[in-house]
Amino acid sequence: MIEPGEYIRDIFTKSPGTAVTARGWVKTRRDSKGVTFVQLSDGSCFQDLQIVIDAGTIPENVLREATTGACLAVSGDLVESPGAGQAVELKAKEMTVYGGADPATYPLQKKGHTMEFLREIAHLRPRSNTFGAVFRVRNALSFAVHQFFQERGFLYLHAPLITTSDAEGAGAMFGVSTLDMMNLPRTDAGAVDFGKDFFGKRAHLTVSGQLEAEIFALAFSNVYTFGPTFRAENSNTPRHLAEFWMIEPEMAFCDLDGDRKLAEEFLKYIIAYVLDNCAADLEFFNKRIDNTVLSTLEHVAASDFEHVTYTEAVDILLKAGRDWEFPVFWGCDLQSEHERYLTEETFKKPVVVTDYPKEIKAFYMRLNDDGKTVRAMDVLAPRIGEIIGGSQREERYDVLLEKIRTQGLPEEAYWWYLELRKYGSAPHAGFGLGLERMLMYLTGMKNIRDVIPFPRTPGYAEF
RNA sequence: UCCCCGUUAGCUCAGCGGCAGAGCACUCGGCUGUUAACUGAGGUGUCGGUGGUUCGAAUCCACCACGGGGAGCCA
Repeated sequence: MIEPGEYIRDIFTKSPGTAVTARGWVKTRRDSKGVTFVQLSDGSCFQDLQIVIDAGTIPENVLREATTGACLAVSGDLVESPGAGQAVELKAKEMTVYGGADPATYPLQKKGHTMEFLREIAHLRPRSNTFGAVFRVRNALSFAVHQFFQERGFLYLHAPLITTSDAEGAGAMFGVSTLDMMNLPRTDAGAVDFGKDFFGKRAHLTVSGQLEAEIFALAFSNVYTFGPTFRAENSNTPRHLAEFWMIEPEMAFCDLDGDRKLAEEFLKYIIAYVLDNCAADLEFFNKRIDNTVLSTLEHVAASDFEHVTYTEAVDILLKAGRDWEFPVFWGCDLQSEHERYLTEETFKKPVVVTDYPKEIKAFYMRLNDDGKTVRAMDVLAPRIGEIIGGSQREERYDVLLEKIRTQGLPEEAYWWYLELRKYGSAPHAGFGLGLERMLMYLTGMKNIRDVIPFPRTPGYAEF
């Protein structure tokens, strides 16, 4: 095992003259007559360690195996590098090859590959520059999420992944069953008898931890969930996954203004964290993936988000003098083209839109005094559209019950959700952030399948 | 799910009715403290699949599969 202080990122901080051992995988190799250069990476940082092997130092049969893709341990002295690309390099004295890699068949080349090709070799793509950077940023982002909420005293809640609650309604759900599909038990009426299933009733993978988070917010005040979420929607876009990670804070004693301010503070915090801790990776994204990433992130971290109500947003869109593919009117749902116009053209930064018509938002969102709008918010970001969706929740028992009834929802399924309003109810609010959407924003990566280790999409669940 | 576009060497692509091509990778060699090194030579194919049109199909048509972009649904 590589111990703390021994990663390649640590080796770069040591003084020339220090004896070190580096372990990792060969990115590339260049041969000269008297000297061989090997670029070695252990994934700990963007920069590879340059290994310099003077002819004759390492036995021929060992050195021959140290080709692109091979796994090595190299011991020697850290020295100042006369070359331009790095301050220090490792002058090899000893080398062990753990595993070779036949150059004729190893698929990762020195030159660039398409993201589509790399996706087909998901077992090797983490060794590439791009995916090394993606997954280091993903790691840093996840840490920043916990640090942000923990610093503020939020309780980390593990919402269940399997649910028998029929109440979430955030999208199509994957069924969870151990029934023999070739021989399904039937009720007298001929329907599948889920009473004979593992849980004694129909079970699904969760589409959101929000309702469970509300339960905990009404006991621990400030809580958050951070875990995988599943949607069985047949969505084939660069922004959707069937399995993705979501962060859902829920705060008691909080209204929509508090919710919106927390969302802004949260986004700025995690952006600043990644800017501070993944500088080399972000520079790479800025250079090779999207040359607007750094300036956008720095801008967003430093500036105040715009805030408009839905009604104001509709006014802006009506005055835009555009031929919208989807007509704009008060009561319409904002389409991609509208969201993009607001965030990319009108304001050129993240925009929070609040107070949507109740008809186009979920039943649990708190009704405003006008009786027409609800305390909902969407945070829209340039390039990727909606990144956060949230709301103040309806905490009034009678109003919530009425909403459930008028929307024709199964009242019995919500018995515990209603009881939260019956016993010690409190104003509360929360929001949801898709981790992968945020990563796309941070890295400039164009396809959500390339910011999660092993993407699951309709028709695809390899690796 | 809908609308467009694509699928040819390991990779990226050209060829668009008449001999299957290039660059890179790879192998062997030259040169060189190199940085996606440079350089000479060499091998590389079920032209996504199945049917059809045609004297002849990588090329035209149909269907299917897969990939990309856009839309819807959403995070």
